[in-house]
Amino acid sequence: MPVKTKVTKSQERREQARETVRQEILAASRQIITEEGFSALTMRKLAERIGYSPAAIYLHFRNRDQIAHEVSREGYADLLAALTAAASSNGDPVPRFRALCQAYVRFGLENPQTYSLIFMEDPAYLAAVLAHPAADDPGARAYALLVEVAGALMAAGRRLPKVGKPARAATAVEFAETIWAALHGIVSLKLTCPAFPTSSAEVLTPLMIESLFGDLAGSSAPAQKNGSTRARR
Amino acid sequence: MPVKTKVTKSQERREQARETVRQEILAASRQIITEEGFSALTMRKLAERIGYSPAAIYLHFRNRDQIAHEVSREGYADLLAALTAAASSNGDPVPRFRALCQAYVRFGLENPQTYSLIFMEDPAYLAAVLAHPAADDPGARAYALLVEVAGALMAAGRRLPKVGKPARAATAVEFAETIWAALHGIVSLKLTCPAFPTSSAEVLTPLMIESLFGDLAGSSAPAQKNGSTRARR
DNA sequence: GTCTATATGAGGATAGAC
DNA sequence: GTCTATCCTCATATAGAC
Repeated sequence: MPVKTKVTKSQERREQARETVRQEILAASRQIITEEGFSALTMRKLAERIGYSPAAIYLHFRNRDQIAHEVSREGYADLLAALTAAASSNGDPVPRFRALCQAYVRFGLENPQTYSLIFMEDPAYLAAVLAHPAADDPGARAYALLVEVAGALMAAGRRLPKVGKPARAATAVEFAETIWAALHGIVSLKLTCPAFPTSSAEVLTPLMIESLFGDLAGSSAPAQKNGSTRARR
Repeated sequence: MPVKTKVTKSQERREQARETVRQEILAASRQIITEEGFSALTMRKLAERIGYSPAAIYLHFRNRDQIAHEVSREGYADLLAALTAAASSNGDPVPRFRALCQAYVRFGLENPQTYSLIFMEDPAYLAAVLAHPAADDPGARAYALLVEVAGALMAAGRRLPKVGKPARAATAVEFAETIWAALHGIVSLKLTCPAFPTSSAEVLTPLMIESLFGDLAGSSAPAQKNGSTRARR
């Protein structure tokens, strides 16, 4: 069946070409977003950047949101890489936890447009990525990493305040989400209004980490980065 | 000079009418924003709501941003009222501090569009309000209240981790900004993606408060709301 | 002086020509 | 598969009616 073979080969070629264009679009989108932010990602600008007409983009993506969604996924992958590098650097849970927190804040401040896109723009990205936790999804994996490190810290004997109406011990997930919210607060405030929290992130972050889990240093690790010694009792 | 008197009176009338229209515009804007969010505030919709043409609005406000700015100011005033009510309810710094934190989170969750406008949209609002701290500005006063309560807590003997390269004690401002960032993290995550932090704000908030200042309950106050007793050491 | 009507130019998205 | 032409909505500006 020579005809069929021929058709298949041409289909392959076409598929490859399609994929190339798709990647071009995504690369240009990522560039625009990191340079000028999500709001600067317009179909016209994107089209001009890749040398096509605006309408051509719709042959590869349903709409602007779908592009943003795919770029978000790459953003989560970058975040995961940064967190993984930090969290795997040490076996002891306390410095590992500190490093993870520092890495999170650093990532947000060094990649403001990416961070903003994945955590501060459309809720849909965050929801879609984390609602159905696919094992290979970078967002889900980053979240799992945070919970894992929190769990390790608890397993190493850290205590948390009890929560709930009938008081009960906080879970690793609650622990992880609390610290996540705290770090997100620092990053998002700084990104939204660099001038305002008058204290720098370099001060706020260690203060937040050490305050949140006040007896971290009380057991094993010495003061790590900026010589923050525990002053509590 | 009867003519002059006449002119002055008519000017007064005009001024009054102008102010009325201005207030109508602001009221409609606030309504649109609280109902549908800041992005839904378009000049066309606003004009239709108040029964004027879009262009008429520009006779009263420079642009859309100026309207948002004024609505923001009212939002800060509402926040200040909520915080003041909570913070003045008790003399003891610990429950006063807890009440302030709870009130902050509650305000954010109950007024999502307002909170989003004043803290998550254009940095300009936050910056303008807090950069030149005018004594009568509601935003500046809310911030001052937070710092004051934090200071009262410290004065009552609370200790914080030391910060900085040469370790030094954290200031009341740093204390206040840390807790602010933490609370903002909870609220902004919940508002951006209600589904995601799987733990409810009712769990995260007390957990955050008690974790951040772990020896709060260790001195004076008994477990206040949800019976959260200190489990630390 | 105050408003309406209209223009400009940005944006997302689509239909139909080639 | 790509482009041109087009539609809709938006903020904002101006011209001129009243």
